[in-house]
Amino acid sequence: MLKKERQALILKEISLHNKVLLTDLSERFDVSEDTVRRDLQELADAKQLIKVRGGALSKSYQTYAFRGKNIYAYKEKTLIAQKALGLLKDGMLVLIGGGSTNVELARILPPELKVTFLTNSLPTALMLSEHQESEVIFIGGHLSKASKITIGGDVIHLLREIRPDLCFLGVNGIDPSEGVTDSDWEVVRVKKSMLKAAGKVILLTISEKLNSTQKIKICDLADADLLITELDPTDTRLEAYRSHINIL
Amino acid sequence: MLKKERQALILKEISLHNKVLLTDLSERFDVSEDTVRRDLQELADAKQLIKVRGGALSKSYQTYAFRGKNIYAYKEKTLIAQKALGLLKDGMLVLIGGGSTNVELARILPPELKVTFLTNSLPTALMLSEHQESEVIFIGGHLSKASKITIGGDVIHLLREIRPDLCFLGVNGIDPSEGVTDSDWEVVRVKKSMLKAAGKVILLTISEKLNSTQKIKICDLADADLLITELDPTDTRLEAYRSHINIL
DNA sequence: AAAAAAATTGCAAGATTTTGCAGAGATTTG
DNA sequence: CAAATCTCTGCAAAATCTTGCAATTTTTTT
Repeated sequence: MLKKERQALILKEISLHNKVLLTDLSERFDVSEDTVRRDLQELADAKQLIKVRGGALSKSYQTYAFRGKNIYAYKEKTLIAQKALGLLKDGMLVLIGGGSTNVELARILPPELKVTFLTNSLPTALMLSEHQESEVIFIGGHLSKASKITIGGDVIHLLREIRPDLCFLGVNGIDPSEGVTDSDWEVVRVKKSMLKAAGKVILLTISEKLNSTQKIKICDLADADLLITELDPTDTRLEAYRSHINIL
Repeated sequence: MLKKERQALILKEISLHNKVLLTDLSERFDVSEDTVRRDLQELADAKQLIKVRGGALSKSYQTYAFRGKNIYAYKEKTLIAQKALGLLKDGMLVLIGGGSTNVELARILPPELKVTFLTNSLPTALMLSEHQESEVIFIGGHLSKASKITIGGDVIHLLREIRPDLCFLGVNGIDPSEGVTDSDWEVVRVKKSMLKAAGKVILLTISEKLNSTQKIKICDLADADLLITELDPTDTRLEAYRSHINIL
């Protein structure tokens, strides 16, 4: 049995059952546990799974195991959310997407703010629902399990019929020349629709994601109106972006 | 069972119920209580939960402390969910509403089940999204902050256009003569529509809610097809219901 | 096609981690 | 305060990991 073949099967097994055991795999492939261990180590190095004692887990477990680190970036996200707050005025219709930064924004909303929010993200909606004064409308559709947002034709169709004042978009990849990018085709389609619908598009991202590129393009920087990071707008890391987009 | 896997599941459980018990976990994972204790200790050291005598609490527990009662009844709800599971078959279109019993049902779904779920409940949808094989469609609309479900014309309109095989409805008040009742006008409207849409309606409730009545009527017992509680179907407390509806 | 280089694999010895258990100690409950 | 429940500690067995190494296979170079 070839190494690549084994590793492909391991990934398949992981995607199916969310976990694999060293002993199982060793027996199944009829190789030593050391070999499997090395396979898992390689896949873990390639960020394809999480290696743990005795086997490996799907990356989907990371959500829970990784919480500690998320709390690390949490300060930055709060800062971003603080800046974004200033753009909100009573009576607005605001489109807000998924991602932890948007959830953070939803969390720190002033309680007396009277805004109508439109969202397709379950976590964002749940957080928004804590705010008495604001109205929340959820955009229904097919649920994407990884990102916890709705996607598909229904979402896009609805987005064609509204004209929100603002759109808060969390970004996954952003680069001065490549623009805003993401890795999932369906998610990109929805984000494009959100962009198109909104009067003003605000990109939210932590500096860690600057100069990173994903597989699929959403838009150029110039297609959005404002970029918010946790950095000071004059920070040198934002230099290359300044000519394409306003920065807060 | 892998250690990390256990710990991830513990965190998941905590995020859902805000609490875990040592004895429960020990039994569920089939490991000694000492092991679970050590797991909880580690997670507590990592600031991921709050260790207390006999178990652990969510870090956000303080804010939700008043929900203690709901959390308490969670064993009964698991039992109900177990019974409901038997009704699900591959390929079905299933309408599932909000409430902690439905969330519990979503949680214990067998991973290989291939069902298309329709829901208007954020917590239910979030839980369903953990299941690889099942498809989830969220019914968009106005978000009711108290119940975390969507309500209003859009929801009702969509419900008119579908014919699900089953509908799982959590109930708030149920009484042999008064039928099924609820306290919120908009929620009642949506539940009525769900009833009307579905081929077969299954009512889920813990026995605590038997013989209680809320302000607004949803339907008579005879309008639903099956009642599931945590009690044995022959229990005397269900006596008065037996002539109106099938009981599981 | 032969030689050299690189990658893969299994093995063994020793280190480390995990786990259940027993007994002593602490806390809660009625 | 006495019983019940939970916690803590140390310990030993089992499982898992690490490292170095040698045998084998595959790939590259000459």
